[in-house]
Amino acid sequence: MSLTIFDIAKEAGVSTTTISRVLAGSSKVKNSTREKVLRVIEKHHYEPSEVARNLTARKTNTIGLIIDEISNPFFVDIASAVEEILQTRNFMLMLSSSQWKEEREFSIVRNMIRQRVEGLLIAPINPDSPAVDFLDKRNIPFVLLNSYSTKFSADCVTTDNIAGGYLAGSHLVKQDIEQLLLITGYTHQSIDDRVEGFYAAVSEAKNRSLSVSRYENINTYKDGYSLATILMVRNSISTKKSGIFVTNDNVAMGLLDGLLEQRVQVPETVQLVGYDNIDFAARYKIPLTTVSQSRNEMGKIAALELLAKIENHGKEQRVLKLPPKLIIRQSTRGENP
Amino acid sequence: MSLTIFDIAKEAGVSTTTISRVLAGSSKVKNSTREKVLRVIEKHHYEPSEVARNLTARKTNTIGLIIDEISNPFFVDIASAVEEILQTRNFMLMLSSSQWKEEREFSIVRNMIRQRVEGLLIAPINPDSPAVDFLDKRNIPFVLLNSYSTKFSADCVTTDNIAGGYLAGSHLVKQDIEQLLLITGYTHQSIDDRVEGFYAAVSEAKNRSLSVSRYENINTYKDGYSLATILMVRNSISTKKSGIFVTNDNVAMGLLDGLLEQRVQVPETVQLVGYDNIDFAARYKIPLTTVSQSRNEMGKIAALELLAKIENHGKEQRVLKLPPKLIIRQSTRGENP
DNA sequence: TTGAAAGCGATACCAA
DNA sequence: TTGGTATCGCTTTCAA
Repeated sequence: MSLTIFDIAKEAGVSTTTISRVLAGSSKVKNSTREKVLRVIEKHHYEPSEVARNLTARKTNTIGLIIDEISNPFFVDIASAVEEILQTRNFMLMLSSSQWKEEREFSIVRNMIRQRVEGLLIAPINPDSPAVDFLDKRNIPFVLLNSYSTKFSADCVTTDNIAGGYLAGSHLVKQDIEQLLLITGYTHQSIDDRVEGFYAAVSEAKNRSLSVSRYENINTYKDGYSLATILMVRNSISTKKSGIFVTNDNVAMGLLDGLLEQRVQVPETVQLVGYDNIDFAARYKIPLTTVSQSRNEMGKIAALELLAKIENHGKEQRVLKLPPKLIIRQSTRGENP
Repeated sequence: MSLTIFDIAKEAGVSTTTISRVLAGSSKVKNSTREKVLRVIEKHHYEPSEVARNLTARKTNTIGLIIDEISNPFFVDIASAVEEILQTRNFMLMLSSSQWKEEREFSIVRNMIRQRVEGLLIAPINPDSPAVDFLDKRNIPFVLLNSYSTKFSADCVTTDNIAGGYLAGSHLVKQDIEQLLLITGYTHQSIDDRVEGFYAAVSEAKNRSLSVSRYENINTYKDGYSLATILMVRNSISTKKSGIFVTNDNVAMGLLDGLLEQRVQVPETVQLVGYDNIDFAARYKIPLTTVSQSRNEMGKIAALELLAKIENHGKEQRVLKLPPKLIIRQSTRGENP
């Protein structure tokens, strides 16, 4: 295996303490000694073991990031921002994905605790999942991403999804439409909040009474695509002016493609609002009106928050809900404010 | 801090050895003892330190993944596949990005070696970068992603980019065109290979002599977009039938949008081939003909390869260049074979 | 300016 | 079936 500090000490004819001092850049080493030691170190490309160091120091300079799936575009921006911050602070990043399975999420958390990560950034499947409960029980600093807990006093950084749903809803009710449709996917706190905000906007539009039909469990691009024909039959959307809120851009694009395929006029007959403002939303066939979250900022803030908690143990709880923004494009007819 | 095996031993009234045995699931522990120990462990939510374990075991069950940038879509599929494999083998993933800076890449490699990762998956900025040289000097198992070394005997998993460029080139020369354009971005081995393959296809088309104009350093969607007007002036692409190979889908989409903006007919006048087959290529305004790489498979194979090297030290070198595939869509006029 | 020895939190070997 | 002790590779006193 690789050399140890002991080997280097022997070859340099000094004690391990001296090697350690040189490694630490201590000034209390005679110059000639230091140079002799450095020569030996370089000769063998010796790199000290952080494993051993971590054991002595009782810290690892590592944090864990747990997300649902790596291919979730949401994750990419978060992770990117997080990693950028960590590099400036000399922290390492341990990454794992829960694949939407609570047992897996839980086991990852336990694993990371065993690895003695100094803190955890987690986008939980559910803010009351056993994993979060476990973290809460232990004294590990952690920050929730894209969720907030009503049960634990957990720090979190997320978007104000109620406000986001409200933005989508109030934009649509202002349009010239006869009915509203709400399309949702996987159950998740963030989605529930969007729905809540959406309904709040609808019920505030007192001047008119609009029906809302909801379709649940529409999760993928393909699901969205297939939904188009169903909506034509069940909601006559090819003739009845409709406003549709899809709680996820990817699905919204599927629905949009389905609608275009069926020659439904967008935005003349159907107006569509998505959620996320993913990269391609702006350049899609019909650019998509959507609600934008600043994911990069979320990642940055969460990472900084976590590092602050790690350093400064007594930090109070912070719940941060960043304001979303409505981006009006050609899939609806409103003007950008 | 958290409890140690010693604390548990004391409270359970046994030795640390016994705790260790219970932890390891050893059968050589009396049932009543085991239960007593487990009770104490659960009571305190004790989790053994992998840091200490790693020190004794001289292995960390961790591998490192180094990529250029996390927001590179290429990375997402790779990382996703890698992580999936690692979970089945109980390995942890340490992730870091080089941001296209060789010094940063080098320092990440050193850091990961200090962390004693058992192996490294690296998409090097350059296969002859100091980082790869360093890895080669040491006895760390590593696998190159999206690159291959001509200098070291390094394992690698990549696409056969020469073949990919050739596919694009030979598809274009078969079309009814009067000139060829080649658009490239950042310098990278994989790009050079695509260019080489492209030119090989052109020179093989002996029956006709087609000029090739090359534009370099076109890196982003925006660069591609702006290039459209330049090509109109310098290469009369609005009237002269042209075949364009862009070595990257994202840039190709920029160029496509620029062309459409200028009312250039695609594919009637200009035919466009991209590279990567990113998700949106199939659903773009004009679906993009492109060369597809199986990134998911690359990640899987590379991870398995690395794990094999870790376990079975004497493994011989393997250079794997996966075959790319031409996906013909509406941005060119050819038929799908 | 240097070194000896204890300790970090586990495991492994050898005895009992 | 259990426990004592050395050990992993480093840092940190404390003395010299």
